[in-house]
Amino acid sequence: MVIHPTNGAVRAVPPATVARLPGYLRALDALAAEDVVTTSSDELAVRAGVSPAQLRKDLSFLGSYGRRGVGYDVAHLSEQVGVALGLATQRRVVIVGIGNLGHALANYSGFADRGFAVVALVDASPAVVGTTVAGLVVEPLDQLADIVTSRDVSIGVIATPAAGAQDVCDALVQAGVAGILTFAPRALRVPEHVDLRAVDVASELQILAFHDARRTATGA
Amino acid sequence: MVIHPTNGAVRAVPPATVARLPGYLRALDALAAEDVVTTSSDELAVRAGVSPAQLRKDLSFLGSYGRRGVGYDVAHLSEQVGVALGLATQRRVVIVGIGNLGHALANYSGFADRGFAVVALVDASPAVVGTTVAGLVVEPLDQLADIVTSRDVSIGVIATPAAGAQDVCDALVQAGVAGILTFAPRALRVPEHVDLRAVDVASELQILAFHDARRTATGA
DNA sequence: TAGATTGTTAATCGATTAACAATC
DNA sequence: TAGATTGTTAATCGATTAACAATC
Repeated sequence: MVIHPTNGAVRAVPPATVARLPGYLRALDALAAEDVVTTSSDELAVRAGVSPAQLRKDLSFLGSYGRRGVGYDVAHLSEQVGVALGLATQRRVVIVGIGNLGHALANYSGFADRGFAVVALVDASPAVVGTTVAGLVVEPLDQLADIVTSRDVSIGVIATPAAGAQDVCDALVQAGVAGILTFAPRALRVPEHVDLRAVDVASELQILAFHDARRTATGA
Repeated sequence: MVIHPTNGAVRAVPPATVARLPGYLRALDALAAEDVVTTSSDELAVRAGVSPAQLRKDLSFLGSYGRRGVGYDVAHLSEQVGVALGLATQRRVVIVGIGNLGHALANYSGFADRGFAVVALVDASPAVVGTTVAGLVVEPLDQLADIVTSRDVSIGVIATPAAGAQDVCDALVQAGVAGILTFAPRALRVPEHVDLRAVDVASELQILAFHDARRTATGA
């Protein structure tokens, strides 16, 4: 049996499992929106696009939230997955780089729905600073440290061109954010205590191209 | 020794390796831009943010493109990785859903630099159809099949809200694309012969939140 | 030759899958 | 009780790491 510390958290959830939890949460919320009260690992797995065995294994790292022979209570499981993901507390986010992508991110309504508040927009260009985007006034880059501290920002999003990304990253780390999500097409360096995730759209397309090349090469 | 089929391709490159190849290509291109002619697995690994052992192991799946005691020729290795990724042929891309994100993607210059041509923009809304974005006139959703066939589109990008995503996905599959990149926050279902990659920005933030929660819970 | 660095092997590690006992 | 479904165990599979022989 797994030992649960008194705060209800469970130790050592594998990274691969953590990466799938948001998908489970989405599927659970979709079920709740359809007024489904109880679900099974089979149903939920189909919705989330994984195997039932993997779903049960993943959930077992969080605790025992199902009932054998019955299934899972949608509302309860959703809450527990949310707790595991640390969504009980709303995280405050700063977006750095208000170009096309930064604009799109600032206007994305999906953040608020899923536990995040964009509390500041920052850009290096004087032409952009002072403009209003998604109800927020864009602030200059040299205010970044102040913003992070005074508004208790824990996550920074980098939507700058590749050239400035590492500097912005360093500034965010210096300012004390816990995690960084970057869209800049460049490998970034962070100290071990800061969590970094990188999304590179062109890289995603290149991975698709690899499989396309396989297909055409083999005549499939 | 690995057997190389006559077309120069190598069989069975592991998925985890494929996913890292674009990063290697980026790092190589950055070196080339700095007029570096020869590199080592140590240098390249640092640039790409992986270990030298992993880099060499990954490259070994593609073939033997280095020289022992010397290192790798930057231009040659870059070319070979590009070939492995199928970038010799330019892929044509259609973007479906021209909201904030679709707009940003349409205007992203990084695609052309990295082997992709956005040849069509499609949207379901009559208010958007007919407008010009990034030099392309937005076309109606019911033209999708025609567009894919007549313009030889092999990759579809879904930037619609979650609600319409599966229908768009089905239409893309029906039209015959080889790969799909989706930004919609919903699990999509594709047949086995179609390659699907999903980017969900809010999920990325939730994964960061998980680690942040660990940190604060343990008082780190 | 001596030094450097690759490509590959073997060992370790982590993730997935399948099967089933526990239990509702 | 009989049927259903979880939570867990054990087996399989794949990915990473470390070490080093090959070789430039």
